[in-house]
This record gives sequence, C-alpha cells and structure tokens, in this order.
Amino acid sequence: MAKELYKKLKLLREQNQFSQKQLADELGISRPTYMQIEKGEREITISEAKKLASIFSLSLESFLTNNISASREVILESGIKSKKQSDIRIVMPRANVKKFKEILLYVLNKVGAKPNIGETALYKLLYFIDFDFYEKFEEQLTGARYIKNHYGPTPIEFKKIIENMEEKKEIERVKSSYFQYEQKKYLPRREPDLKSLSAQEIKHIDEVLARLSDKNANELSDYSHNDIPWKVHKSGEIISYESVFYRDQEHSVRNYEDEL
DNA sequence: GAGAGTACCTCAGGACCCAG
DNA sequence: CTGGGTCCTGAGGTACTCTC
Repeated sequence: MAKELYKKLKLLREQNQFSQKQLADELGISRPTYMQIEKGEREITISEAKKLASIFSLSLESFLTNNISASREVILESGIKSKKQSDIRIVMPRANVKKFKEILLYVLNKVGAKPNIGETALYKLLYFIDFDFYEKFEEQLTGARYIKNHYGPTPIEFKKIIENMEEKKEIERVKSSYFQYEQKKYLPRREPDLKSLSAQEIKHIDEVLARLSDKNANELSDYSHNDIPWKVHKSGEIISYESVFYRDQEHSVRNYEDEL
C-alpha cells in the first residue's frame, strides 16, 4: 500500500469521526491489527478496501487513488455551538447532501401524507432506496450512512439535514397520532428539484415506493429486519453497503442470473 | 522425488503504557 | 474512562534444506 494511502485512511477516519476500534470492528480485525494497516505495516486486502470505501462512501477507485484531499466534506455545521448534539457533524459530499434533500422532498411529496409514513417508516424507505440502488447499480445514490438501531436502520446524517431544511423552510415537522402512537411526520414545503436526479434514479425511487410505501409499520419492520444487511450487523454498527450482495431472494432487487 | 525438519515471514490479538 | 501507540507471543503459511 502506498504511503499516501494509509495517510489518507487516517485522514478519512478522523474526518468521519471514527475511532480505530470502530473501524477495526467493521473490518472484523483487532484494533492493533487495524493500526498496522494505518501505519502501513500490514497490507490491506481487497475486501477490506471495499469495506472501507463503502464506509467512507467512496468508490473503490477513489479510495485507492492517492488523492490526499478527502472527497467527503464537512458541511452544515450546527449553528448552536457547544451543545452535545452539535458534536454530530454531517460528513457527506455537498452533492450528496443536495441529492439526499431532493430525494427526501420527492419521497415526502409522493408518500409523506400517507398515514403509515412517520419518521421510522421514512427512515426505512430511505434505507431501501439507498441500499437497493447500490445492489442494482453498484453505485451509491446518496451515500448516506445508516446505523442499526433497535427499531430500524437510521440515517446518521438525517437529523442535521432535517434541521437545516427546517431553517430554510423547505420542510415542516409535525406531530400527529397514528393509532395510539404519537407519530413524527415531515411535510414538504417546496417541490423537489428533479434536475439533480437522473431518470434512472427517479425510476428506482418510484419502484421502491411502489413496493414498500403501502406496507404498514409492522410489515415494513418485519421486511427490513429480515434484510441481510440489517441482520449481519450488531446494534449500533454502521450498516455496510457491501452486505446487500448477500441478500436472499425475498429482498434482492437484482436479477443475477440474467447477468451470467 | 517425497517426506520431515527448520527458518523466516506475516498476521492477530492480548497486555501494557500514556495522554487527554 | 477512552482512544491511541507499542511490544510481545503464538499461529499459520511458505520456502528452503536434508535425509531416505
């Protein structure tokens, strides 16, 4: 591994606010072993490079390219300083944040008013939009990172992006009730800018919404909790995009046999 | 040539220390 | 207490040498 690459690895890790332990766990190796990689004392395997690229939302190529400047940018710093919450910084390329926002507005415009689509269901729809896209096209759509929480996959950057969108009056947060539960809902306050999405991406989102947006909370929960990327990770872990390639037939959205 | 013995290398991970 | 850095030991693999 070129010297620049492990420098870059350390830089990426620090920029993304991961500890060595977290990345070592992601790779399934001990922390000292991970450190050897960062110091260039141990070669990195292809599967490890793929995993790291996925964690940092980079293609394998751009991860392996000796370009010191990380392609993720820290943006949307919170205006409220020195609060615990503002410690969670959004680490996503600007273009992807824009895309994430437009996809969110698009989804909310289409299905946000449905009574079953509260915050948790919304998280799950975004998760399937991102992960299904990765399975189909081997490219990241928004590149958002999702963490395994007890009630479902949660996009790490979601909260900060929503706050930013609320400030800009692009979105409105409302509380309603769904059966006996209090439900958090988001209403779009502007139309999505479809220019930032390709026809292929829109078609993909439409397909996911058609397939999943009518499922009730329990059905959606069962469906997502049986998805391999969800199943193979421990609670609190970042769900690796690569794991979509191990999906079972029920969840797979790619016809691998046609490609043989 | 085949099998046994040995040396060397890489890797993993526990244990320890230090700094904040 | 947590995260980062280092040392040390053992396991596993490979290449080389020796003996039959």
